[in-house]
Amino acid sequence: VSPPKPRPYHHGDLRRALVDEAVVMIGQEGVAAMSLRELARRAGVSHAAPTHHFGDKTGLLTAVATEGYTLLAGELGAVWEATGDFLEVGAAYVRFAVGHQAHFEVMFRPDLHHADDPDLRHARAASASFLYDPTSGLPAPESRDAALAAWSLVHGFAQLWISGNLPDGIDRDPAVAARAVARFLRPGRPRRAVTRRRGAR
Amino acid sequence: VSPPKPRPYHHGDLRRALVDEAVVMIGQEGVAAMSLRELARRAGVSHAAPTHHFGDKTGLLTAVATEGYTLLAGELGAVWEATGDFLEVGAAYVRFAVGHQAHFEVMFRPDLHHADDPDLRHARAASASFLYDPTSGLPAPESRDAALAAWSLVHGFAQLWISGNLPDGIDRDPAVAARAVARFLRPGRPRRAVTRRRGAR
DNA sequence: TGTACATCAGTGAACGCGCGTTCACTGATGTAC
DNA sequence: TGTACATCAGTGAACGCGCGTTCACTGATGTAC
Repeated sequence: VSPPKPRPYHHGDLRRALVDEAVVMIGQEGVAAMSLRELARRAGVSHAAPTHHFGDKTGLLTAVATEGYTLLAGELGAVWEATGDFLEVGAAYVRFAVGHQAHFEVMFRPDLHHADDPDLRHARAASASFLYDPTSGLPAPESRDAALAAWSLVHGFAQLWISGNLPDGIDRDPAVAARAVARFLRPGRPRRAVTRRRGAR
Repeated sequence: VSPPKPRPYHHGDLRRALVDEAVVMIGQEGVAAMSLRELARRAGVSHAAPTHHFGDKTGLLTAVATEGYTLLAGELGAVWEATGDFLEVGAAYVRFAVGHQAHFEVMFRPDLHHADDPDLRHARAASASFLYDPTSGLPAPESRDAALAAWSLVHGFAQLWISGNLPDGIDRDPAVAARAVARFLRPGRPRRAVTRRRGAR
């Protein structure tokens, strides 16, 4: 248990390390169980060090949410680019939620954020354009209600999955299960969504 | 601030009062902010009294969840009886979630329950029959995936509403907003769901 | 009608705990000249 | 190349707090006879 490396006084990139460790902690025990002191312990620094980087606990969680929104926008954008299939974007949303439970939990808990943080606002806006912004010139549904329906469905499915409220017998792969369920969305356009050629750029 | 009534030694129905007050507290501040001690303070009893009725904090929250599932099953059942319209059942789900935020929050957090509590299991099963149980001889969708799609949609919409993540410009009445969104569900049956006559018993 | 006694409901003191934040500090780094 | 100094990163002690749970207790209620 004795430290092999006599860690230097300066960490190098403590901010990065703290965010990563927070994500691990929250993923294991939920955000309610994450404390700055335990976080500092795991990172091997004094318990006052995190405050130095984030101001307070809310600041740390704001950083987690910001990273989450950035990652989500990246994933959804990549999938849309690669497949041009709106259903695949929905599946990617669920895959993200299940694969990044800590980010996902913190992202949708605005009570845990510094609401006015510019980085957060920017990252959230980038994600929002995939979820309901009708001006984004994006995926499928032409009406905002259709977009909200799609978002609600995948969001609800992800929440029910993560919280363990879905019944037994569902596909073990969340993306597969999500596709099976999202099939029951009626596209916002008359009959079926326009689909770009696979792999099209 | 002096107590007008010199409260008798026995409360009368402290268990009932504690559950009600817990629902108020959780509705105001979220479940994370509810403590047994503050709860006892509000109910005007000693801080050890709640333990007497619920064993521990988890026991209290289990009681809240149980009540929530019972209420939900009652509401959904009543709406189905009255309207025979599956869309209305979805709207009722969202109305319940928004109108009973404390119950709703606790219900879908199994980590806060005594999982083996018989009352809880019974109440949850009663609700579940409305949500995805294909053997319940109930509402609309004939396939389980269709039922899960509907549940996911209304559940997600309610979560996004409650957590304040929906964009501006949505109808102020959650049931109205929910109907507008749930329209985009394709029924599990070929074309449209069979609808019983209004008011039919 | 009265009395003994078991059971139930609520009390209040005490336990041990981990937390977020503040603060004066020290060690390390980098920049200006 | 060397030195002074500002800035940054992390320390460790201390603050005050509220919490859940345990425990021996007391007051009230109801039941058996």
